[in-house]
Amino acid sequence: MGKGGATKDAILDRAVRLASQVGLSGLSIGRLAEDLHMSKSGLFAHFEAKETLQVEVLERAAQLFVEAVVRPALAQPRGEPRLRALFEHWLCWTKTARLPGGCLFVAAAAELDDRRGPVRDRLVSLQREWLELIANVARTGIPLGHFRDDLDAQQCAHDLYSVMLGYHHAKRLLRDPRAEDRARAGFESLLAAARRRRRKSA
Amino acid sequence: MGKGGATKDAILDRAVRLASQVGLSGLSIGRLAEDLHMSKSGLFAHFEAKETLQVEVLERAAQLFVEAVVRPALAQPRGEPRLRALFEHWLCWTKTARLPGGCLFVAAAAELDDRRGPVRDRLVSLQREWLELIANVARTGIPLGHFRDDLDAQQCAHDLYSVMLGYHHAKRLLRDPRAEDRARAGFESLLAAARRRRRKSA
DNA sequence: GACTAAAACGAACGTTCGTGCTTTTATCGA
DNA sequence: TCGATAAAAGCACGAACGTTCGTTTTAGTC
Repeated sequence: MGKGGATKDAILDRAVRLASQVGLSGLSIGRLAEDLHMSKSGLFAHFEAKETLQVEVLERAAQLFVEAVVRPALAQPRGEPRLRALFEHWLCWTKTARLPGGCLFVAAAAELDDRRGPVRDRLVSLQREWLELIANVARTGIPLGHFRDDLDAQQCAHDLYSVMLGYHHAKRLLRDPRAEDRARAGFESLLAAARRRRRKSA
Repeated sequence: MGKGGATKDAILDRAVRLASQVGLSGLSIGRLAEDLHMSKSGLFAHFEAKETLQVEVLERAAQLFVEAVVRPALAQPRGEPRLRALFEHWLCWTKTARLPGGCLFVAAAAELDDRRGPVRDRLVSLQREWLELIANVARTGIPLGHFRDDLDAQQCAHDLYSVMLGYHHAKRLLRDPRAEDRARAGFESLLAAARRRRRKSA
């Protein structure tokens, strides 16, 4: 990697952190350049447009997420332990990845949810992949006897995501010191429901 | 209400809808004035600063929310029916209030979660009030025998909020046609857990 | 119809935004 | 060491931002 690549790397690194605080559209090239002691034009030359920068920021964030959450979880035994590891690492991934503004994806989801274009498209596909991964981990727990036979793995993934969204809201907006406990309680309820055989069907 | 009041009313009406799409900081006075066929300055004169406009938008949104969700729920019998009504009206409140960009509070929560100032402060207090109201409705169900004695009403409110955040994410970002079903399933699990006596304590 | 106060306007302020051009500086193989 | 090439800077652009100003239109009262 030449000097240009290294600079671009540094730019994206800073950009991810900045975007976690101010969002993808709040992310401004001028501010970013200032933070890095660069000129706007010198920084801009690494991207053909701001939209490209935004997409690459998402890409980089996904990379960090895989490293901080997915990889260590895959090192755990399949089924419940792996799902639990996913949850635990997910809980502290903004700490691991040093994102001062909380989860970038949550911020991006809120601001892109009714825009259109490549940035939104990329975010959606990333989120779908992530939900599918969770569902797969859950599904794997069924033949292992960790979870009941008729578990709806996609619903399970969705519910886990909901727990995390609630955690993020309580922690970052409300500054609730019990946020983590609340999330853990939610996760345990989820697990309990996933284990319990023959629940009432609607 | 004089003419000025009526105009301000129209401004806020439009502002709430616009903010639901572009967020509170994406809300621009120029754009808003254009939409209303007004001059920027004429519109601006109704507020002493943009921040004031933002706070008043929150205030108006809260008003709409009470009308669309809280009031009709309070018309239902206490306990579970009322909690259920809360949930059902919450599910479709963006439709009721004609917010084209989804829940304004969700958008605002994401963009204000690490800013500071009066806008954030107001949002936080509104959210706390809302969570407290949910918790109260849940708590009322205990002596009525709808819910178990040791139900943690605050956790219950938090969990319900999580379900709604998950719904919003699935519906608006992922455009998941099963979003509503997922939310309902989550809510029913919540109710089931709230009813069940003597769950394992951690 | 004249006087007043409220309401809306049009123009401009200084910034910041994203994005192009042109020029300078740094890097590296021959 | 030199020349080719890549990277960063400098400068400027048009547009949009929130905000302020002085003026004009409108509404209401005598």
